[in-house]
Amino acid sequence: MTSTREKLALKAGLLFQQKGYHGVGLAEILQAAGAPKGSLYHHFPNGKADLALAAADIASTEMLRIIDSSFDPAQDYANGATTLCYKLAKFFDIQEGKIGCPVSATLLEGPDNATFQDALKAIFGAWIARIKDHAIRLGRGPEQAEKDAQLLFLTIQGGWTLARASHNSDILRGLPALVLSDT
Amino acid sequence: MTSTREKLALKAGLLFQQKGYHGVGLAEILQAAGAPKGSLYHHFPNGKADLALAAADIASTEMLRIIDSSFDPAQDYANGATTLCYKLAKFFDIQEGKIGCPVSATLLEGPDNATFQDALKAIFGAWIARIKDHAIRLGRGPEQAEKDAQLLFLTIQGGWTLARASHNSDILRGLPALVLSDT
Amino acid sequence: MTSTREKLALKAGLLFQQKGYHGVGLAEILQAAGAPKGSLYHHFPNGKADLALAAADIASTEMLRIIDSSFDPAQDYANGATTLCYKLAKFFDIQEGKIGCPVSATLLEGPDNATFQDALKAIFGAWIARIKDHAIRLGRGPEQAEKDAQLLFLTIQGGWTLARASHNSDILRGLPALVLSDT
Amino acid sequence: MTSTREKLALKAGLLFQQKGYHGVGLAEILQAAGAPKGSLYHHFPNGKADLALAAADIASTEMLRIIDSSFDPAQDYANGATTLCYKLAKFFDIQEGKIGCPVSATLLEGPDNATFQDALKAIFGAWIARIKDHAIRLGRGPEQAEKDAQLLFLTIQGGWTLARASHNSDILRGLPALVLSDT
DNA sequence: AATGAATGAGCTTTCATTCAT
DNA sequence: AATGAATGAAAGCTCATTCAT
Repeated sequence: MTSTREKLALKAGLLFQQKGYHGVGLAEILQAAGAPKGSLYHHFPNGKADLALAAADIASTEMLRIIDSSFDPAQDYANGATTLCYKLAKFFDIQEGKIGCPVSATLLEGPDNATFQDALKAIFGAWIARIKDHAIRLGRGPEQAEKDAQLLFLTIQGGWTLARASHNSDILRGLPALVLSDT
Repeated sequence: MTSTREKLALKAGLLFQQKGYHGVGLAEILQAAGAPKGSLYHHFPNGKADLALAAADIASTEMLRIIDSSFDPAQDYANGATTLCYKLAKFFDIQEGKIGCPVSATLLEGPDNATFQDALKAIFGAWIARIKDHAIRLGRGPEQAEKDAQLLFLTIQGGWTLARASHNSDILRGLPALVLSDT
Repeated sequence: MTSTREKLALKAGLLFQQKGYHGVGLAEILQAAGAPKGSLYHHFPNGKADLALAAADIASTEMLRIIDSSFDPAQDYANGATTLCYKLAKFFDIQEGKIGCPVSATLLEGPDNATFQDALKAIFGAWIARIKDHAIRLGRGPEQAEKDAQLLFLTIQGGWTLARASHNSDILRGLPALVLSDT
Repeated sequence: MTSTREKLALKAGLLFQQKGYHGVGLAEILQAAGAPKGSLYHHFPNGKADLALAAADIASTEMLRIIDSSFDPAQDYANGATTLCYKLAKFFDIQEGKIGCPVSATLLEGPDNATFQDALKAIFGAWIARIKDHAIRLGRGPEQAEKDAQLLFLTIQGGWTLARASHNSDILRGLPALVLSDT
């Protein structure tokens, strides 16, 4: 059972990811979620902004889950990073090449206010920290792990952009070869 | 002397870069350019879309110029890449941390049509090709140059995103250390 | 009590009848109905087109009512047709000679799409059928009734046009003499 | 050789006939005529209104020519009227059922000013007078000829409307049977 | 708790026209 | 005589939001 609230946040998240915060109207979200017109402000009193924050939160949690599920069974960092990139490529393909970073599209594209900025910074920080944790656990030194995590995050972000621009998920699958060439 | 047409495209480009295609209204662009309402569709018959394509074209040309001016005087690839990242960081600071990739914000955020997709793909391809050319000229082997160029492009794209999210241009300045650590 | 929706359709209908579909702006309709700008698309999701279809429907129903109220008390076909023409002439005078066929002005003048075409054909067919029914009831043979109805319809349509062009409602009052001269 | 002025009036006339005065923009006319943007106000100083009056004048002259060419070789009134209706039906088919009275669509649909009204009244009067002249020449008495002409005019007007509404030019071909049944 | 109605500011675009050359 | 540039008003429509129930 998914509540109306949850359904709204999920559909909104996907649409934001595809078209960016300003590229999606509430009417489209309501219709996609099959939710009645008046119900949005019941669940999200601050309207579109609340919806975006909720969607970004869900997307961030999901991303952390994907990171964990990629690195947890890995035997070394390279292996985990590769699995992660392949998983992201698969999601990309499922959405037919129309998606990029769910959080950038939702918060970075949104209105330029402190709430969004803070949430955005915190989420990206959490992703990098999580990757770093796994790197350390898998034997990388603390300094190297920090660099590993940053580099992987940056190339994934850039990879999402380039993959979308070229309609080609292999960009994402090629990231490990680019990043791990020397290890 | 800047013509009305050029002024419109320039101002539109900057605003798109800051707020994304759907985050900027034509009224805002017209006002910023000091142009009367009716003149837009004289110069850009297809309206906002034409304006975005023109703005992206200008931004792309400018980016190629920055790449050239960074690598032309460089003695090796690492030196050129570092100069490029520092230049981009400086532009970022001038715009008070509110800008990312001018082309992504304009075309990738825009309407999902073939014209935009094709222009986007071509522009990114040209940037990567230009970096690769410089890498080869500066002594990298063809294969290595291709990887160098892709990696630099991807990290710059990711760097723009993270720099904006964290309001910190040092992300961009730190890219060379991340990318060139092993060479 | 007239709802906002009904008021909008009624006022729109009158304005379309006077100026034609493309000759009337939504602002004018909204103002005439005393309705706020945003409410139109709540009641008529497809905007002006929906409004026109609703207005044409109302006008058609009203026309059928006028036909009935003209023929119901009539003792023969000629008498009913004469009453009908005089009633239409009276409406014409009330509107100061500025109106013609409410449905032609609304649907035939409107955008060239299938929905409008179908509605238009159906409405005109219903008018002719209704006149034919009365003709049969009043003793005309089936074939003659069909011709009677068609001829009356055609001359009323032409009469509206000529009456408007010459600012003279007597055109309409003269139709029976033209059509029934031989019977 | 057709001058730009003539080409403009002709194309404008056809477009008005199809979509009504307010349903056609100057840009569309200019494009259809292949005329440069600035040339319209050179040939028609009063703009769209001048263009409409010129187009209506041409259409009226053409209509008088069609009336003459239908009645001139006719042996009796019925024969001439039938030829006229068939000719109009043929024009209707050539334009794929998208046209009605060229003058109604241009002047009656246009702005509600005295110039248009006067021109409209004069043109329709001339058409009826011309039909009447032929009727007299072909042996109808003066009073009967007046009625004949009015009735034919009215049914043609109504016929144009119904033919357009039902996408069926046979409406026009059936007019003589309706009008001449008793003579 | 939940929702259809209502709202006015804003959107992109097209309009008929005027102007400078 | 002829025309591309320029113009502001108005077009139809969508927006995120508030309200009454």
